[in-house]
Amino acid sequence: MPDRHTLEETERAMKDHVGALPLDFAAANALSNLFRAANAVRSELTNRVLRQHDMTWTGFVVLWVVWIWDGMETRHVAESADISKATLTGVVKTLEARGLIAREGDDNDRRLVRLRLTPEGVSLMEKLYPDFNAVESEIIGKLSERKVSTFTKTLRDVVNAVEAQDEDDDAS
Amino acid sequence: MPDRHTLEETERAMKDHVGALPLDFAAANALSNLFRAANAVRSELTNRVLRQHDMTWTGFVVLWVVWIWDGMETRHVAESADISKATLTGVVKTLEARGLIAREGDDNDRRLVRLRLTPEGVSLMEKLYPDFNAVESEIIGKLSERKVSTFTKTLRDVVNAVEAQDEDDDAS
DNA sequence: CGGAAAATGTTTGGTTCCGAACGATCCGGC
DNA sequence: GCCGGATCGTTCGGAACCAAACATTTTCCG
Repeated sequence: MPDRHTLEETERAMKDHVGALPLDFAAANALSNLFRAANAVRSELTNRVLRQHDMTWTGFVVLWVVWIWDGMETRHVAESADISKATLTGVVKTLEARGLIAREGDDNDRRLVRLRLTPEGVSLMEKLYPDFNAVESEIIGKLSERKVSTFTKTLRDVVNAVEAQDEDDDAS
Repeated sequence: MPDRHTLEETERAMKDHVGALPLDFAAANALSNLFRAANAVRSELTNRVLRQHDMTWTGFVVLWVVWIWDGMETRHVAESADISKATLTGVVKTLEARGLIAREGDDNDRRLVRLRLTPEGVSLMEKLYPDFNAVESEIIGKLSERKVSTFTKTLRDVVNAVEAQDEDDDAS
């Protein structure tokens, strides 16, 4: 157990602090577990797979995106990796210094920068990704196929709920 | 859609790169959506609730834990907030400088440091948390009660799967 | 008692992280 | 052509993030 208190204890302690206000405890509990799960999986994969290759989580994600979509423009890489353009600039600088990735200008539109893996980057990913996916499979494999499907669908529902809300904000 | 490619396109592109190796695509997809959902919810809550109070995600989480469990020792706060002790030291320094939290030594064991909210910290949380929970409720509220329950349970399963794996590693 | 081992929070060094401001480039209408 | 607005990647400043090394304090055991 990651925390030292049961759900019931936490719920009681919360009620003591917020008083009579109506709270959606189920929502808080669901999202709390969402973050806990994401953190747990992320550190498991970092410690068991990425660390041996001196690779950070974000560095790996960026490498993976560029591996799959060779020559992708930076802003799309940032979007796919779920990080800001500013963060990507720094991460690419790190990966470039290690000889794993290369920046490449676009002649038609000179504002653009395209990213490609170097041969070293490719061979690292060919070695690294199967290990990475094996651990992913090990973690998820304890759930039934049906549960995985439902789980994935609900996660997408959550993403869609957030994005729909953002669009409402834009319109108002 | 956060990325520019469909699941099918991505799957095909992956297979082109990993070749004949057997991959657990369902696991990769499930976990990819886990991170996407966690990131989406986190930035939504940060932008819509925390930003107005100039509060970071981690700062809020630490404040919340200490609010609920007054006088908790730092290592337990770090564990509950899912951050390292080193990170907590820095975050507490920031919150302390803003007069929201206070550090307090323990006379019985002088290695320990206990954390408490200042009156300003308490009044901030009393104002902030209901707003925070309202947005949480808005996001999760689009799912049926039954779905939320299943979802939460599966998230816990994932956490347990990771922790069980860690214990196996310890034993070996 | 006394000294080795364990536990606690902090410091150090280096990366990630983001919003905002910025220069460079492209596109639109005139 | 040309200039005002949009778009692109980078820079800047400040915070978060962690592993490893560290100093301090406590505990354990002979």
